[in-house]
Amino acid sequence: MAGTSDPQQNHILHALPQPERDRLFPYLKLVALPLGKVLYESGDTLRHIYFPTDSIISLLYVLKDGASAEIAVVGNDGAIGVALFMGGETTTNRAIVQSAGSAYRLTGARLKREFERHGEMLHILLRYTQALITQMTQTAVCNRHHSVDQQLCRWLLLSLDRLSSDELTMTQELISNMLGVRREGVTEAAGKLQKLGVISYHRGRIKVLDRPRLEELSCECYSVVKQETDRLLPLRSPARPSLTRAAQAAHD
Amino acid sequence: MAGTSDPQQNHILHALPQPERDRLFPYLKLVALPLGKVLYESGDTLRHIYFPTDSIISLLYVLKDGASAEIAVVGNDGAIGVALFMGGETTTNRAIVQSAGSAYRLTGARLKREFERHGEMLHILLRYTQALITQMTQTAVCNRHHSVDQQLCRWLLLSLDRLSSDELTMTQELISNMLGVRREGVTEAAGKLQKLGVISYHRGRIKVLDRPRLEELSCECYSVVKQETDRLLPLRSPARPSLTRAAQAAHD
DNA sequence: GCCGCTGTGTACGCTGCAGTACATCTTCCG
DNA sequence: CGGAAGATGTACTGCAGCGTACACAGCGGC
Repeated sequence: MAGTSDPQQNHILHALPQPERDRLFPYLKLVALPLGKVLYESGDTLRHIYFPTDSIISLLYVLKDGASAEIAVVGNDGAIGVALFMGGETTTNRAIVQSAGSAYRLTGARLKREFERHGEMLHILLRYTQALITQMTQTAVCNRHHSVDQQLCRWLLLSLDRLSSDELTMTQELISNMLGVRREGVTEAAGKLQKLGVISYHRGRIKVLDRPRLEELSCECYSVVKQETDRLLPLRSPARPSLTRAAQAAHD
Repeated sequence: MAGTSDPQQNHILHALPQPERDRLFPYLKLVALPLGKVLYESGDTLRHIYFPTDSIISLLYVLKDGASAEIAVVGNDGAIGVALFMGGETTTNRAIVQSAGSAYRLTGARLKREFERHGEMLHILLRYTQALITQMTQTAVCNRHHSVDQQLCRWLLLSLDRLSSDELTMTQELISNMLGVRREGVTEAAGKLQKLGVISYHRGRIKVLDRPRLEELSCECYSVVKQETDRLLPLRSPARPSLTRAAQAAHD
């Protein structure tokens, strides 16, 4: 389940220049993240920053009465534990493994030491944090204005982008926790998608059959976040020399 | 309307140590912010960072169909334009003046120069950004799970905390834009509060009569954000030696 | 004093989702 | 092979909030 183990599968680690890599990579530790594992709880003092490779982590906010809502999804595009370098040490949310896999982690102390060098790591992490903020704000608006149907589509796309496969393992019960709706609501929404031939699922295995259609049925929130993330963190190597790259050059 | 003009009314500027103040204060420019002024639009390249003194700014997300929702409120406790130092230069939201007043501003270039010195300014702004993130995530959850009644209470408290008075100028129409609900919904919720004797209002002037009661009627979201903000950015000088001060001592 | 604008009150039907309660169907395990 | 646990389907009630429509009340201008 721990999958292959190249730190560079993670976009942030991948974007680091050589000196940073030489400094940091020896301290990276590969950890397996089983489904449902809680990386930290609301209020916990963070010990590590995690860089997922093939796992997906949900940032979940849990209210006092037990109701919950996902505020962001993080995969190999990002990092878990930004509060470490923001200076807060703790956050008000829970990080829980939504799709099993692995991640590289770094101790908080090591990260802060690197951060204080004010190298590329700092800039990349800050840009990533802005992308994360974008995702959070979009979630806020989406929660206010869009239907469960649309949100399910958005959620499936977010997960899909962070997996190499077109199939994900996730019960409707868990999805309902993420979206902060009833399980029955997810059943209905998923049933509609199944009828439309967009997805097929069976006892916790969801297969996406028609991704373009899924994007049509989703609210604008998905594409807004994706575009902004691509702008803030353009992939270096096998990437097309797109507009975002030109924009990046203009800034440096 | 521009009010008094001491940069230190703003908590972030106030928290700066002497060297930073000496460097930056000469470049601060006081600007008057009339009600409804848009500091920046979604996608605009940010030119300045604003430090409100007695004004209140809303970060508003506007969907393609015109629907909107507030994602954060900023007053003298914070700054507008964090994307400048996060590295993105633009954001996907709108900053609009919710309560007239004034703010000090700094050019983006000047801010970035200061930021690159890696002094106290960097750390304070990062901590503030985390507080902002907390507010945004709480908004996301609140939008999902709480009633308009509760949200109105939360919103009034957020505004109240950023004003010196117990009276605010704000039509129900505008409040409805912020909360992302119908104007009629606000009328009803406000009517209930009026009947309970918690507030009184008349044509855009809202006076809070019973603040403790307002806090009771609000959802937990208000106090969670307040506590976290106090933790991340404890006030230094004329503050009462409260719990937050003790918490500060524990961290330093 | 009349008019128009802005802000507020109220009412009515509709819809989406919460809450609740069961009824399958599959998989696992003894 | 039978039973329990887990996952999904369905059905019904109730309500919060939406969309819409309209009435009315303060307030300023001419």
